[in-house]
Amino acid sequence: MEKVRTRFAPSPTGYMHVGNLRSAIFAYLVAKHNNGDFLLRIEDTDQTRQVEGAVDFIVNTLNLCGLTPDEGPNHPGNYGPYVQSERLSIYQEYAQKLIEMGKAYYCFCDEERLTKLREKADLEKIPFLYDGHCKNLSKEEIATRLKNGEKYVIRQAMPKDGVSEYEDIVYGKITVENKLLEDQILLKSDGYPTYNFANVIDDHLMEISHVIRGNEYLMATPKYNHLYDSFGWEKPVYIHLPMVNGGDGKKLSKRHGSASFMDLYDDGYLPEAVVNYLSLLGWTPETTDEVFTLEELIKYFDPKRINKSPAIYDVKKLNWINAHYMKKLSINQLLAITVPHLENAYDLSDKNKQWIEKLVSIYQNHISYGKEIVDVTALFFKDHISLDDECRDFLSQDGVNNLINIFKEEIENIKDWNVENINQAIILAKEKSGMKGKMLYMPIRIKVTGQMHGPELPDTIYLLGQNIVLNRLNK
RNA sequence: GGCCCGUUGGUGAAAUGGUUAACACGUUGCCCUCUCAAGGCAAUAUUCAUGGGUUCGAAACCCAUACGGGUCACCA
Repeated sequence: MEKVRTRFAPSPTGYMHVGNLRSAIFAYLVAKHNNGDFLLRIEDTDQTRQVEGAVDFIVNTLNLCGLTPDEGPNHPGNYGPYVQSERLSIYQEYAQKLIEMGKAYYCFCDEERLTKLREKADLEKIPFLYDGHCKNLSKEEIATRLKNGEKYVIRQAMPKDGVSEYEDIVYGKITVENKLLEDQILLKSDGYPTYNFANVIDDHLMEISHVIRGNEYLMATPKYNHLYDSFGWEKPVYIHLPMVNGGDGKKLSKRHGSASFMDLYDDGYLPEAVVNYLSLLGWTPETTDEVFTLEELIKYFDPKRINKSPAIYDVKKLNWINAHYMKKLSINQLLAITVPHLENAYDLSDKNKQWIEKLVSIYQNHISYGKEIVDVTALFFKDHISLDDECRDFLSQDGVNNLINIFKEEIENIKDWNVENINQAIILAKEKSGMKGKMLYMPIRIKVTGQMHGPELPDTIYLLGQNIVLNRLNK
């Protein structure tokens, strides 16, 4: 069997939507499951949409996710260049071959004529297809118009009768009537190829064996197959992926939560968790497990188990998986994804490393992504705490004032401020006040934190520091 | 509008003709616990968009209808 080679071929827009990332993941998984190669190819054939730094952005995202390409703009291989704008002469050469074979033709139709045709089709409520106006121009006419410097595009000569069929791994047999296939533009008037052309040329030249892409290409694929056939090339295996939608079944957008990988990353989501979650969008493993490392995904991934129906991007489930990964983090890893958010929100200049470590670690299983550390730790950084009615009611119970006074003394008496001594102070307060259980802890917790819930009380008190604790007990 | 694809619980989703329709998220309850989170346990679809048909038997096969999405660019 030939070597399996897949590719991720984004256009450099400077933005990586989770749906795009998912395509990259699936392409990577198919390659690696078969010990194959995964390549990155930049499809920058639209000159009007160039974005500065977009290639680095894509490369960074893939690297962060562990989806390092074997070949690509930053990973030279034997099939380069891997940026389409650097391959222009190749496309021109193959377009010429097509013309010689009668499988493509020059078209001089201008915008104006095309627009008119489109409007007419619109009025008649029939789908617009280019009418082949320039298909049968004589060699002489073409030569003179070319010599006159007229603008032209090159169109693919599509068969008009019969049907085209192909087999897709996830959607099965796809049949499209040939009369519905447009003589699509292969080479634009600016000399750049369209996606429709470059994609086929490159996939063949780069020996891509499996084409993995969104299902918006499902119906266009027969056109690409005709290109392969014209050249006598072997066609790749097609794996079209279901769309990724938001919870309302509509196209994914900002209002469905962070739909861009970098937004998630910036919020302190873990790339491996995101990859894990995205791998489950439209695919289910044979087992009932859902938590997988990249290595496990490589091992278990089977494109035959990809769904046809659209996948729904569900932030709740992402949060669950991310929280699951967060619990297993080492302290240093945890610091790495939380501290930047703390620094951003609070003044940490008077806190030492141990203090921050302790703070972050007691909240490790309270948060599902890094940025959540900010809200949850607010009580350590604000000067005033305000009590709600429930807290006030609790404090108004008999014996509470006595308990607080006793506890305050015990806190005052602590010489060496550590968790063990704080624990000891609580125990002494318990003995001296006669309060226990909830009536012991809760009044202290409320006085000190202003809340009826939170992590272990001694840890919390330790982190607040002796002065603040005494201050709050005095109020 | 033409063409293509889809439709299983609050959500994702398994099961590709044969006992009580997996599993997970969420939700609710219980346990643990000062509390919250985590963790453990339990509950949560007389039913697979609707209507016909095929079959001894259908969520699964066929046909129609409805709804949702995709596609019809010198964008990818």
